[in-house]
Amino acid sequence: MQDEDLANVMRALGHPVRLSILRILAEKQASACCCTDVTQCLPLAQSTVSQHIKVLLDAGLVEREARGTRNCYTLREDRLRDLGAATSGLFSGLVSEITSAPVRIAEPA
Amino acid sequence: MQDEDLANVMRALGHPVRLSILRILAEKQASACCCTDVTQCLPLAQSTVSQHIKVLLDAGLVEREARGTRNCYTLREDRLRDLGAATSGLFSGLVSEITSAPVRIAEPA
DNA sequence: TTCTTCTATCGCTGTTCAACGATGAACGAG
DNA sequence: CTCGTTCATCGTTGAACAGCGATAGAAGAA
Repeated sequence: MQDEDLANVMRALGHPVRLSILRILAEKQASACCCTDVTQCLPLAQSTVSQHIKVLLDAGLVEREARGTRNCYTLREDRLRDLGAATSGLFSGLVSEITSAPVRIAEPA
Repeated sequence: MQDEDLANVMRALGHPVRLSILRILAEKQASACCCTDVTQCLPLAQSTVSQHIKVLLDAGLVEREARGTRNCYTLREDRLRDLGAATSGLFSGLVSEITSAPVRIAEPA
């Protein structure tokens, strides 16, 4: 993942409401969560929530599936894994260059 | 790490120039990197670079050490580790709630 | 058909960000 | 002391963001 993309995703995650939305989607993953469902969990207007979801969509963290009159949103598990790998790679890369030691990857709790 | 703090740090990382600065600091860690050193690696004005460094300082990702007439910046290794743990916890938390049953992960405070 | 629900998008406002040049403070060298 | 260097900060500009209400389109219900 390039720095440019990584920065984009980080920025998408750089808002507490969007982190909340991700958690809400994760919780309700079974029950096909739509925009109004998310809105009811948050003290924000529907249009605002829709905007935040769009940011997550554009960042590729969330997927939309039209289901009748409503849109169901789901987390993109593959992208979350990629992102986890990219960030841990970033951090361990930075840290390993500090200690000037050969690359340490695994870190048991 | 709270969502609020996590979002703050993410936002600090949500700019490609700031990712570059972190990498530059990691590279030159041995040779006590100051603001002009960083500026020379980037196509930006000194004031702009200083601003970006300030963002990283405020996010706690970087440390300042006055050394005569210049300021040396170093990565905060402890915070990077914390952040790595927090993000991997976030992602694995989201993913695990998708794939499996409600495994509630307590926050390590 | 008409009505209702859901939702993305538009328009707007106020705030924050990104980038720059200029400036002044701090400090070492001379 | 005076000069040069370093750097944070100020002031400004234009762009992007965050939030809201209003609205229109799509689709199911009546």
